[in-house]
Amino acid sequence: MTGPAIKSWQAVQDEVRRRIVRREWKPGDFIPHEADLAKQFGCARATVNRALRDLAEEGLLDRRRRAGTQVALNPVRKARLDIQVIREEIEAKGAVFRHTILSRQMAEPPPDVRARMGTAPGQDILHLRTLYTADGAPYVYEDRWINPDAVPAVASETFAVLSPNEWLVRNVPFEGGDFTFSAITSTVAEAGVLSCREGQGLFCIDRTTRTSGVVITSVRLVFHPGYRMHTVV
Amino acid sequence: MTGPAIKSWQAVQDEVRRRIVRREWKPGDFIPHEADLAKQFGCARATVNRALRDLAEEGLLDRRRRAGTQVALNPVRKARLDIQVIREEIEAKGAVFRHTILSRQMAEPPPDVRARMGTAPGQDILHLRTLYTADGAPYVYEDRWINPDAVPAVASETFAVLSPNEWLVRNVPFEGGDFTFSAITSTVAEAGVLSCREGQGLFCIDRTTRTSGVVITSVRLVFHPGYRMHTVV
DNA sequence: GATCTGTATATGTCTGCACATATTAACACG
DNA sequence: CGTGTTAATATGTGCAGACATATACAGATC
Repeated sequence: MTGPAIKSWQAVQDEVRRRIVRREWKPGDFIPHEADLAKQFGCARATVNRALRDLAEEGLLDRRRRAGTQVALNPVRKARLDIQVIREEIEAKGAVFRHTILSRQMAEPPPDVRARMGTAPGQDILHLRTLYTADGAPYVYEDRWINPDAVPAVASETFAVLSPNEWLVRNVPFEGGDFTFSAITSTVAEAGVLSCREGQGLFCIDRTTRTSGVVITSVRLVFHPGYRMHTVV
Repeated sequence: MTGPAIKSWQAVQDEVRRRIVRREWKPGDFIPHEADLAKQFGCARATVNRALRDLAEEGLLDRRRRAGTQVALNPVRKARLDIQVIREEIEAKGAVFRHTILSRQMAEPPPDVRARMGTAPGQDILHLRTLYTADGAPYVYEDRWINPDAVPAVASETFAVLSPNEWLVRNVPFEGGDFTFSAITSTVAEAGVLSCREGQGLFCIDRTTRTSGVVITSVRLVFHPGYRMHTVV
């Protein structure tokens, strides 16, 4: 330990990050082990551990028991997307949010949705088509399928007050799911709903939500032309 | 503490998550404080802290000093995207990766890029257009601008061995940046490079990378039709 | 040489304690 | 009554020590 003691885990993290960025520790290098660093920095091993653990989670370090800690060769940047309720996203931009239920019926989902949701052929589930607007302009078109077995309460819900999106978040316990982001070429129907040209490229999120293995809902969000999803690393 | 002791932070986290999902603790409710939970679970407070801290980071809990911990009303799902080097993404699919430099020249970037990179009007910087292929099929088209002031070594680099993407990751220390995901409607040029129809919707990532405030590179990736970016929460 | 096994080692986690810090609630005071 | 001060409290962080666990490496065995 030459300089002043680096005692907080944040300070340790900053210092380690600095050494990596300055190439004092190069990609692939093994860095000193925790006990060493703790002595260098004049802090406890737990503090070093906290700092390095976070950096490993970030993808900047690779850690293996017994082997040690090395600077990642190809740091996979882990971009964090905050997926919030659509209403909040729109209102955060200072626009007026509104949602309109375009259709609501029981139907058999198409094969791809059936596969994702694991429903039987011929089984009808709830199908909702909703348009969300910002200051009256179409913002996103939602095509959603809901498993009524997992959410019996949907049967008597009109989604007049809360949008399907927000109603589900509030009323259904959910644990996880998966997201797929893609671009689609708009069909006539989508162009009509979002009032844009047919054949326009549109940003699209497919999302399936589960709780303890049971699929609750599967939804496709098709955004208005020019929509951008942004994140800072 | 009624049942068996819950001593690992994972177990504590699972149990808390279970209580939230089962609505034993409802959105907005304050949950018992750390010391209480530690006594209930028969473990140390630090263990409970670790578990709850992670859940808060995930967006499932809101924590404030003195006030306590409450279940989040609108849990913002934090999807984590792993952005890896394109070569690895392609090879992970079992395909053969190849990259081709389409063009390489010094030029003045268009206004939007100039704004992102903060270069002066009239100032020329390095412009690279690269095609990445998987098993010979166009995978992604990269339109990249590099700031030679921040990366002097690019002047003598042909990118024959390592692609611009990978070369930069390996050779330039970088700290952060921002990502924008969107859908574009392909122009004739893009359609030609990616050998798809004009007017097709294409998935697009704009990415700007910085180190200590200085912009290193700004890049647009335009993916082949049908490309999907996937993540599990 | 190939394979199995044991051991040393670095990270992973837990504990009990202490103090720091933010924030609320109660209280005193003009 | 409003305002500023103070105390109480829940989370945030740090420390030293201990044990758990994965695993690279060496040495034993076939």
